[in-house]
Amino acid sequence: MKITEARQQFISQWGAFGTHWGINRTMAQIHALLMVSPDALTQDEMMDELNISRGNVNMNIRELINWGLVERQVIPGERKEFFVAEKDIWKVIRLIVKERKKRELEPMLELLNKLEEVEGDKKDKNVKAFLDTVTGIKKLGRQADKTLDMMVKAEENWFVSNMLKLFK
Amino acid sequence: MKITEARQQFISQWGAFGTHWGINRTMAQIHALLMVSPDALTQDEMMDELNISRGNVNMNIRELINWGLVERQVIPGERKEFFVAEKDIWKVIRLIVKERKKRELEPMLELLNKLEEVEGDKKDKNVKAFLDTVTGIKKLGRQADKTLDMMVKAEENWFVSNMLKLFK
DNA sequence: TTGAAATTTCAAAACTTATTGAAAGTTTGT
DNA sequence: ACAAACTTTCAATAAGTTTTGAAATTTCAA
Repeated sequence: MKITEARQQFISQWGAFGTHWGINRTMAQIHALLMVSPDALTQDEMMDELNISRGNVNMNIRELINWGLVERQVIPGERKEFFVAEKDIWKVIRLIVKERKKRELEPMLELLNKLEEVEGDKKDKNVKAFLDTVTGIKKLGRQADKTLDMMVKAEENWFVSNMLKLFK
Repeated sequence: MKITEARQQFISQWGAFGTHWGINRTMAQIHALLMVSPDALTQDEMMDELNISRGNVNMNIRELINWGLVERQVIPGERKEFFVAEKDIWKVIRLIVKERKKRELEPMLELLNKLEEVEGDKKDKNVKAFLDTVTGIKKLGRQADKTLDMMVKAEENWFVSNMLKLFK
């Protein structure tokens, strides 16, 4: 397989992958393109390579910057802005985990705390089933929260090596 | 807060949560409803509680059964079918991980293997950047694959207790 | 300052995904 | 064998999401 075809396949598959994980296709494709590009790219280059509009590139680049996955780079003497992606895949994962934890896990845990204070007789089987479920999810959620915090703070090798020790 | 309101909030939030994880809102809501219901429910009861059509309930129930998250229950003397959800949250997570691993991680790893065999001079910086990225993701992906396999096979307490030991 | 180059915005259009509901199919009791 | 009860299917439609592209805004070298 030629490099150009391989790059295209990679970008396309990373895009599809993203859609399964709540990241929009274009955002994931831009990220993929930047990951396999040795040099920083401009918005125009991305428009060209991915066949998407200027507005689309701009909005998704901004979102990638919010997530910490892409950085703006100013090259002296150049009017245009250049962009580079974080290429260390472990850092990428940590950034994504951090962001999604904040957006999804934390609000869920807050709600579960409120819901645990539901009024009503614990002998009522509806109340009991409800509390059992909520409590179970809360326990798991808190565990996940702690675990992910550790992961986010950990250095790559520490995490990998612990995982290897535990699971080999 | 009254139990009915608490249930509603839980169902609605679990639905929203699902959409961030590639599971459709209704499927997640049906699952939530079944998790907090002490008894098995019929399709008609779900239509009522969630205000959705018969077809919608039916399709999503079928999908939940495919994932192993819900079971059909036949009650002697009853013409209708009843449904119950898996309520052990760790089993739920394991079933979801198993399914998504198969649907997403495994195809990705297959592609990466193919892409690693790209032709071209490794001195070419494009080829080099490409291979570095692909190899990095493959390593991470293989690690995740192993880890998730272990998790899927593990008994609840084994996994929880190991996690606790490692991360407390 | 000025104005050409570049970036950003956002309403409308295109596309994708989910839902409905009525018709077709299946099951079960008599 | 029939028909009532129940389940399944799927084409049409609705809802939701992403993308476009042109206009507005910003930037910066001269």
